[in-house]
Amino acid sequence: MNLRELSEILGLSQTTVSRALNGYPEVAEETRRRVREAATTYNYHPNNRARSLATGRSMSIGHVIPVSTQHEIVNPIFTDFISGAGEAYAAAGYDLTLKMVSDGDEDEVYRDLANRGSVDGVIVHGPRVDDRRIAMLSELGLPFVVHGRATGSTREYSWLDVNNRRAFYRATSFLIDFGHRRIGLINGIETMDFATRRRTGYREALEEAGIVPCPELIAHGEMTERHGYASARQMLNDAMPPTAFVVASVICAIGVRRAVQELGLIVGRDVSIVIYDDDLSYFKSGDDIPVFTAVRSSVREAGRNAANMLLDIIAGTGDAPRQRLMEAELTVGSSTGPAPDLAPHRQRG
Amino acid sequence: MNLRELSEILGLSQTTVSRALNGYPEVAEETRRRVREAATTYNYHPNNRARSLATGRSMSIGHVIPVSTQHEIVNPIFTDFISGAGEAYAAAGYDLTLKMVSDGDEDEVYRDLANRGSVDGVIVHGPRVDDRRIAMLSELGLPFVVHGRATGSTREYSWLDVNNRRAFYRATSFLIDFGHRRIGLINGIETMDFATRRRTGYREALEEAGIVPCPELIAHGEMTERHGYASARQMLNDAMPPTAFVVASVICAIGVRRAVQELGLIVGRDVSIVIYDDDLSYFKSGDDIPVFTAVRSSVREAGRNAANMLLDIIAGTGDAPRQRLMEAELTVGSSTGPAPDLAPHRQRG
DNA sequence: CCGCGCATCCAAAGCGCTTTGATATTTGTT
DNA sequence: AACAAATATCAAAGCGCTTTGGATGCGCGG
Repeated sequence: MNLRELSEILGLSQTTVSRALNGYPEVAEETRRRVREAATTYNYHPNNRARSLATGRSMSIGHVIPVSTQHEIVNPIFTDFISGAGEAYAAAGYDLTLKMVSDGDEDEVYRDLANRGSVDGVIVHGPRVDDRRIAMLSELGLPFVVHGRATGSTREYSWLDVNNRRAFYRATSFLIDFGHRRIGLINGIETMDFATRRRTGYREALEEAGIVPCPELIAHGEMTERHGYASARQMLNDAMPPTAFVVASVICAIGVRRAVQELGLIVGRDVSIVIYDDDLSYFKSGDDIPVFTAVRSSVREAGRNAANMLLDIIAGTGDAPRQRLMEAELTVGSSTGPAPDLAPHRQRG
Repeated sequence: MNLRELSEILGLSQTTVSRALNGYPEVAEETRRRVREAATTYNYHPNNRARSLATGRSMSIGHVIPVSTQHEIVNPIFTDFISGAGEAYAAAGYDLTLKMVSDGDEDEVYRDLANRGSVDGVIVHGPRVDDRRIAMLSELGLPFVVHGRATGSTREYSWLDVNNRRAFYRATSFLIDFGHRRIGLINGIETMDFATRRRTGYREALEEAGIVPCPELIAHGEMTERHGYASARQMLNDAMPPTAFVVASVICAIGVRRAVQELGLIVGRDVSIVIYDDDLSYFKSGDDIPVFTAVRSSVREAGRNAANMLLDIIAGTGDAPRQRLMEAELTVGSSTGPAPDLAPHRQRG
C-alpha cells in the first residue's frame, strides 16, 4: 500500500493525503479524519526511503564507534551512552546508524557518511588530542557534536563533556586529605583527550599538596579489567607501593581490586580506591554504602544530552556551536580510608 | 555533485556513468576508466537515499535492543555482539540501524521497521519463551535471524544460538565431579529463553548425580553486578549454604565474588565459581590461568555469524530458514576447587 | 554489399514521497 | 452585488539514482 493507491481509494490527490497525514493546516479537518482512518484500515505507512529522498533528510544520526584494532576492544560505556541517546532519537523520530570502525578507518567512514547523505548528523566518540576529525567534519558541513573535547583544535565546535580535570582533582584531593601521599593513577589510553585532562587534574591535586608526581605511578591503557589488574599489580610490587589508586573506570577498578586482594591486602584499609564512575547500568551498586568511593557522572545522561544538542543544531534552533560541561559528583563508599602508616604493606594485618 | 552533473561533464548518459561505476559489463573499459577518474576528481559519491529508493533495498540491518524499563538496564553483551555483526556489515556494504527500545514497545518497532522499509532485515535479540515476535516477523515477510531461540514457537525460523543447556550441564557436572552437592545457580531473567535452557542443563546435571534441585539455590534476574551480589549473599546466609555457584555472566560473577569475600571466604577454596563467559572484550583475562573457570563462547563471534547468516538470507543464497548451534568450551581457571568438607564455612580458615 | 551479432551507449520510465504553484470553492466586506 | 481574501484541493515537478528496452555503429561471413 503506497500513497498513490491510498489516494485513489480515497478519491483524493496524493498532495492532500500526504498533507493530511503530515499535519499540514491547509486540509479540512473532516478530510483529515477520513484520510487517517483509511490509512489505518489499509495499513498505510509512508516509505522511509522515498520520504528521505523527497525531503533531503535521512532522519538518522550516525555514531561512529572506534574499535581498538589490536584487541578488538569496544569501550563498554557506549552501551549506556547510546541507550541514552536512543531515547532522544526515538522521541524525535530519528534513527540511529551505528558504525563500528577500527581506529584507522575513522576518517573515511565520517566522510562517507556525509558524502552519501546517509545521516543528518553525527556524534563523535573518543576524541583525541588534536583530533583531525573536527576540522574534517566542519569542512564537510555535517552537523556534529563531540562527546568529549579535543584539546588543540583551533576552531569552534559543539561538544558535551564531563569536567574530567576537576573530577580527578577532587578524587585525588580526597585521598590526599586522608593522608595518602603515594597515589597511583590508572588512566585510559594516553592519546585520548579525556585521559590527558584526567591526568592534569590528578597532577594539580598532587602538586597543590606539595607532592611530586611520580611517573611509575601513572598507567595508561584500554578500559579493561586486565589493564586495571596488571597496572595495579605492577605498582604494588614496587619498592615504594602506592597506598591508594585513582581509577578511570569501574571495569578497571575490578581489576585493581583483584590485584590488591591477591596480595592479601584489604581494599579500604590497606589500599584505598577512588573510581571515576560512568554509572553503568549493570554496575550500579544501589546499596546504601556504595562499593567504591567515586566521582560519578551518568554516561547515559551524557548520551541523552548530546543527542538532544545535536537534534537542536540540526533543527536550526539556537546557534551552534554549543558547549556543555557536566560536573561529576563525589560519593563516598567503602573503598577508601585513612592512609596506613609508613610501614610496608606486607607487615600489616 | 550528483550523477546528472557528472554525466554532463563527461558527455555521457547517466546510464553509462552509473553502470561504469557499478561494474556492469556493458561499458567499455576505457570509458569506465574515464568515469572512475572523473568521479574521483569531482568527488562524486552516489546518494544513498536515492539509491535506496531506486533499488528498493535500504542496505541496512536493524537491531532492536530491549532496554529494561524499570532500571534502564542494557545487557552489556550487546556491545560485543554488535561489534562482531558490524564487521560483517561493513564488509558487505551494509549499515546497522540500532533501536533501543523499552520492553513493551518492541512489537511496534519491528512492525514499523518492516512497514516503512527502513531496513532489509533484522536481528532479534533476547528472545523469550513463546516469543510473539517470531510469528509477527514471519508474517511481515521481513528477513530475520534470532540470536537465541524461542521454545514453543511452532514455525520454522532462522536462529543462531549457543548450546546453553549443554554448557550449563557441563559447568554443573564439573562442580559435581569436584564433590560439590549444593550448587547455586545465578541465572538471567526467568522469562528469557536462554535462562530456561540454562536452568534445564543445570537441573539435568544435578538429577543425573542424584541431587534434588533446591529452589532456594536458583536465582533469576538482570545481568548486573548487583544481582550476582545480592543473590549470592542471600544463598550464603542460608542455613545450608552452597559450596559452589554456576553464574550466567562475568558481570554477575563479580558480584558473587564480592559477596563471597565479604563473608571472609575464599573463592576457589571455600566457594567455587563457574561462569558462563561471553568473552567480553573488556573482561578477557588473558592470563595463563584464567580468573574464573568458565564455559565460554564468544558473543562477538556469534554476532559475526548471525550477521552473515542474515546477509546470506537476504541475498537469497541458500535456503532459509537456517540454524546454527555453537558449543561453549570449558576452561579451568582458579575459581574452582574440591568441595570443602561438610562443616559450615564459618568455622574454616 | 547485405544483414547479423556484438559491443557500447542512450532516452526515458520508474522508485514513493514532498512541495510548488494553480485552481476551484467558499466566506467576508463594503 | 461585487470583489477580495481565505479555504480546500489538485496536477505536476522534482529528489538522485537504477534499469528497461531500444538505438547506433562496427566487424565479418556469405
